[in-house]
Amino acid sequence: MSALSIGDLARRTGVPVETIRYYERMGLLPKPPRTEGNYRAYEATHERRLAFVKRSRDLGFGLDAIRALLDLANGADRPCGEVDALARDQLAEVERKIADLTAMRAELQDMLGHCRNDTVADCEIIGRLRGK
Amino acid sequence: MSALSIGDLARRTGVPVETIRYYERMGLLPKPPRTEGNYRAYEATHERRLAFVKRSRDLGFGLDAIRALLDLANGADRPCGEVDALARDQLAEVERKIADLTAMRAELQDMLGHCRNDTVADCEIIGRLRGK
DNA sequence: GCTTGACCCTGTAGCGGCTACAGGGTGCAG
DNA sequence: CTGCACCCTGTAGCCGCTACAGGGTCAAGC
Repeated sequence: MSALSIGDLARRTGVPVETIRYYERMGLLPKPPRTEGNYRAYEATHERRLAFVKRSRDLGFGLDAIRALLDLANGADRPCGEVDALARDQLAEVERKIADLTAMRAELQDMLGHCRNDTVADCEIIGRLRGK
Repeated sequence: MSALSIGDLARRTGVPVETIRYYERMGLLPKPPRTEGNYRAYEATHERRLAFVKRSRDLGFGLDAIRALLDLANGADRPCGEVDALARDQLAEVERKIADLTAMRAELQDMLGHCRNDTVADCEIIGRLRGK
């Protein structure tokens, strides 16, 4: 029915216009038909696909992984082991990052906890950055 | 005493050669004197400064913040309020990232927990990516 | 019918923080 | 004196956008 302009699609999905065009260039979204005036004219299928991409991005999947997920999502009767593997990889990656950041947080909190609001010369934070 | 080559410095600090040169270009490390053969010749001061940069990077500080920290670290009698503020900003940033990643982890774990190793058509993971 | 202003188009360059060449020079051991 | 490890500069690529510049389109209001 209703053809959506790229701006409409951006408003509906929360994905910026520039990013939508970027996803198209990267092959995540099909090239949509154009109006007479050469405007992109999207349909509901495009909106669903973009929403899929957005949700995947929100979970931290990279664009390569998303391309793979999109391909897998279109082969309905194949087993979902590959999907599972991609999700598991992504979970592992997220957990690794959380571990790194948690260590950073602990160190930063500890530094700040020891700060006596002194001069730089006896600053605990600077002292630790200089070499524990 | 001993002048270090860039490779020596890399081995001692764990910072790759290319990254050391990059830090120099970015103004985080002073341009070291050169040997006759135009090799960089580092001293202990350079090693300390690079170690400072590395520890800051390990805590997630950006290069701009590190430049500021290095400047502050050289003004020994000034109060360390600015240092404190930079560390607090960095802590806030780290906490924001942890929160984002923790939400991602929960969603990924939940998806994976519901996976029945079925076909893609009834795959919970794909289903949720399609739109909860 | 004409202007204004919001929207759209393409193409290119920039961000951060590296990393990876290419194409050369240096220095030391065998 | 030859080989090899190391060093040099300069440039391009990575990811996922984001921000232009320089133009075209379209609908509303006068």
